[in-house]
Amino acid sequence: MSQKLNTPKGTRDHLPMDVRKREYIFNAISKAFESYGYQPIETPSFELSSTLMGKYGEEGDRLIFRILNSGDKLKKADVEALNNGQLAKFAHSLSEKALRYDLTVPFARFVVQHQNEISFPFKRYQIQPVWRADRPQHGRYQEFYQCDGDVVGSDSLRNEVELIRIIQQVFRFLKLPGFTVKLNNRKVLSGIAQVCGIQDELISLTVALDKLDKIGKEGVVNELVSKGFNAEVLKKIEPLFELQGSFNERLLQLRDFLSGNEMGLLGLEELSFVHSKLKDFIPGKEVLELDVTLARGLNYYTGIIIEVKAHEVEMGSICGGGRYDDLTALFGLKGLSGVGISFGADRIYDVLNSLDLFPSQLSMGPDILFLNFSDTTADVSDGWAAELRSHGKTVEVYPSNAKLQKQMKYANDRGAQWTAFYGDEEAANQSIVLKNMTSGEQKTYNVATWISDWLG
RNA sequence: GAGGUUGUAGCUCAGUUGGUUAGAGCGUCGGAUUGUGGUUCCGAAGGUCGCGGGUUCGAGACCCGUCUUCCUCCCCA
Repeated sequence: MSQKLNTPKGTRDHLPMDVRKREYIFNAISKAFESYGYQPIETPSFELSSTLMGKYGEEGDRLIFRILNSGDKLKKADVEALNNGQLAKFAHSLSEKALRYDLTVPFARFVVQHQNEISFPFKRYQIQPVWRADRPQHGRYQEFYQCDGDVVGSDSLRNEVELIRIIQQVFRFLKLPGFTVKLNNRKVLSGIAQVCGIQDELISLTVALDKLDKIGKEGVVNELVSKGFNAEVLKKIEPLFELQGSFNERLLQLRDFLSGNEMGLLGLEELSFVHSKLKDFIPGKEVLELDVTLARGLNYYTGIIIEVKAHEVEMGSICGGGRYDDLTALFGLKGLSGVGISFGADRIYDVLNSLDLFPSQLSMGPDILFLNFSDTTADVSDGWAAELRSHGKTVEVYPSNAKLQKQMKYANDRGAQWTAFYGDEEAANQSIVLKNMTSGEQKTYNVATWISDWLG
């Protein structure tokens, strides 16, 4: 090796076992979506910059990977803007395309573009990688898979309920020891801001509140003070830190807090409805929690917002989503409400790995490996292999007449369940030897009947 | 975007205040064993010390830059 090799920052290779594990997760998610009638779609890895920019807030825009123009298009670079220090304008002139940052915005574009080819309410799911120019950290990558499901064209809260049931189904299937679905509502957050008379600082407030479980009440207060919130406002929001008890008890406390505020109370009604439809959560294991500090950064959410955390492991949220009323309006189609969730496959992978929840069968190699003793016997093995494959078995024939020791080691490393010995000796007396690689036991069969005997 | 941290064999890591030819374990390959793996024994191969520059008689070690790793912010899946 003449050079130190590495994948780019924040990306990873996936060995066969990793891919199997990830497929296991994808399968759980797509099965759940399919069972509720969601249909799969795909969109391109990259979009026009104009489609993505400005949809995720300033912070999000900064994290979008841009694709450099090539060839003659590069000549259109706005050097004047560069000289004037207008870096954003200069960057824009260099790049007309960008890697997708999530699957929701491209989906909104998709819906508007194909509105005459799909029928509403449209339910789709999509499993594809997304890219963010973020600094890598625990559970954060620059390339990762999102598994999204959205419903557009229906403002019924039954969609929210359905999506939470899908979350439940996925994590039950994956045998998570427990998870908490946190719910909040942007309308409630807006109501809180209105009650406090700080509508314009809504985002500062929610960003600070969002950190409550991390930096505590004191930390939040400090941050709010440094953001310029006065003592009167701080006093007003005080009760929000003290919310306690069950979902319904918290609802009651918030009703007090928001009394008289139409927007906020509507938000609470919505949360109450969703909660009332989800009665089969297993206590302690599957928790539905009302959390006013849940904000979620994406600023296109307008209604209920959802975030899921796994129990018994330190990891950021493994699924998130919410309702967005105007996303397609950004692309010229008004009056189409949508709601969606996004599973973070790579984080779920990390969770399952650290809790050792992947089924052991995933690591199994071929059911049977035919050892290779000569071209003529390998040809016969090929025939048997084809027959076994038609019975649904995974079969390999070792490609060359290597030393037996080497072939056995390969079988062992691959996790082969059985090895088959068919060489000149066996050919001479019309037999074949099957060896169980776990127990080490060997058994001799008659070539005429061995397949049905062994399958039997 | 801010601050810190890391990089030596395929992998995990030693490497003394700067001083000859950079080491170990695991893995790989070969042999003990010419038709039997996962245990054992013997042997071998494998390194531009992340990359570029600098200081020095001399740099894996010190300095600067850069890329990368992991972490704390910011933000998020």
